Amino acid sequence: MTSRSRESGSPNDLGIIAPKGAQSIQRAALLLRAIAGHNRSGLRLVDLVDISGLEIPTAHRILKALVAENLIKQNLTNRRYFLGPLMFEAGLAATHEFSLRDLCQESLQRIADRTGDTVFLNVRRDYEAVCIERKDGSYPIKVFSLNVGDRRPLGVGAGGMAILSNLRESEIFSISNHIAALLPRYGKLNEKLLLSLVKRSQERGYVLHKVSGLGGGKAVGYPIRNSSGEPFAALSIAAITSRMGTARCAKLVAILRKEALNIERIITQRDVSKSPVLGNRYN
Amino acid sequence: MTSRSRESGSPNDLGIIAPKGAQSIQRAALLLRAIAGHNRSGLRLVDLVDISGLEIPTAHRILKALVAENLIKQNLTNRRYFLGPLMFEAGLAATHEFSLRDLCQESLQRIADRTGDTVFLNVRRDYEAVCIERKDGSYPIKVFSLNVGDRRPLGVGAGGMAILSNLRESEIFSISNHIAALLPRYGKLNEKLLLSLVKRSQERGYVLHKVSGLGGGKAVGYPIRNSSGEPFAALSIAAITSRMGTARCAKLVAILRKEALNIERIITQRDVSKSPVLGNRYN
DNA sequence: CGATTACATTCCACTATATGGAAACTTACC
DNA sequence: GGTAAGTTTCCATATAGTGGAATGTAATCG
Repeated sequence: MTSRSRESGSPNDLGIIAPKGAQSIQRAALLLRAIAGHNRSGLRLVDLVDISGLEIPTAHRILKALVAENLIKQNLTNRRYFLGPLMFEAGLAATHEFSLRDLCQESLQRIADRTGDTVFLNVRRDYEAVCIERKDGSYPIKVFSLNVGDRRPLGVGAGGMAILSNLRESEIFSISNHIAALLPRYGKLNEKLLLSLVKRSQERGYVLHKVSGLGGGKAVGYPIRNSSGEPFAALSIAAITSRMGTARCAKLVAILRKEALNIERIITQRDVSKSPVLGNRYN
Repeated sequence: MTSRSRESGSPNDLGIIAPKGAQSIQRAALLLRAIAGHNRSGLRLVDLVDISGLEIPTAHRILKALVAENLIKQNLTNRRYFLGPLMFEAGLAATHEFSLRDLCQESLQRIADRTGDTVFLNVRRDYEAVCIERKDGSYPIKVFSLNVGDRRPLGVGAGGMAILSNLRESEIFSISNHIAALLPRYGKLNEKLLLSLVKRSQERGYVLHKVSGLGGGKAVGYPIRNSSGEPFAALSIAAITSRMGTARCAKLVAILRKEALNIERIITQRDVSKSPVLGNRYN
């Protein structure tokens, strides 16, 4: 339907240049990201067609190629696609370069211990927020709204909203415009509603979201900024609504803020001490 | 095994079908694997051209596309390519599916503790052996011939040779033929020499290899078999030559054999108890 | 249980996309 | 400052990728 806006070689609003002569790689990566973002349930061909906007035969052919390369695999009983062994192995190879997750371990554990609820560490990746770590507390009713590796458009979850709502106005519009088409997949979300949630979060100074999906659940989110002040990641806590009264929320936010600042301090120190080997250090 | 192979792409003999209409994805994956296999040093464009056999502009264009998709990144001071953040994040998402590494932790630790040397866990992936875990012992002179994530043609290292030399004759020839062109990159290896090393390993019942590269070092390797008896992974130990006399090697092999059997037992148990959700369970 | 629907896969004619030779550009190295 | 090694861009060409349509297959229903 909506033909992909692919001006050859022209930069889009986030400085991400779509190169010419790489259509199929772009498409393959699109499918790969979609699968990576739903890897515990896997995705069917139709799902991937829906998400990607590709034609059925095109998606199918690319998926077949990705399977042949071990980048994904297909469960032959339910036809669903999952990440493949090569992805796992390459992930191991890449681990040492991406240290944010490691650096946050103690913070996350402290939060989980202190609150009893489930904590998430999200990082921004272009228009998405990726969950890269989760720790659950001791409270017996868990709200596992996200699995490690899950990807959602920025602003959909509490963590993503914490990032989005702390960006520059112009970037917020650019992003919300970019992800608009995907929002209806999440609750009855749309661009207008998203922007109003952004505004509310900005006024409040933190994020308080209903957890989309079944049952009652709420989540609070707080951003983590890099040395330039840009929010590039976020902490969030999810719990059942009954544990998310106004007073307790304030307490949770205070804990998140404290640990976020803590992480920012650690990162800044390392940034200074460590030679800048590669472009962006923590993502 | 109906292989309907057109002239494009080489029809290979391992049942891995090269799909039609996916040339560029195949090539992208080739580059991705190469980078994943050398991710601590990174690779330059020329290296990748050399390894892949692609034309320079073709490789360059594909790499640019992969960078744009966050699958790889380029260090702009030395132009080298490394795995990108998406690869790391997807690796996290995939982790829960690939449990071999976890299952082997105790075994590897025991070996490292008992020997004081460096232990490696390798798994077979088509024509390559991938190092998915490493544990170093207490002995102060370390032989880190491999980093986690490194990939080499089957048979090049002790682990890979332990796998290769335990495969069916026909498969050995098929593989050695396939990787022949890549062998000169590793010491002064070639197909003939490789096959003679296979024979020697088969006669000995285990692998004893010189570690290619600088300085003196040797490694012993032993295969891990799945419930069908196929060697799909391997354990190996590397140390300086002076620690690799005949007597000690025999001792090391005994330790490896014991732990390999141990791992095989664990895997078989899980294979039985666990429902076969996805195709191949441990890789 | 045969009909209907949802989803997956294959076919193939067409053309937009990827290709690679050549050349320009940008460092690195005497 | 001149040569070489490596990187990046250009562009005419044909080949690899595309997608509409048809076929195959597995669930769902009346």
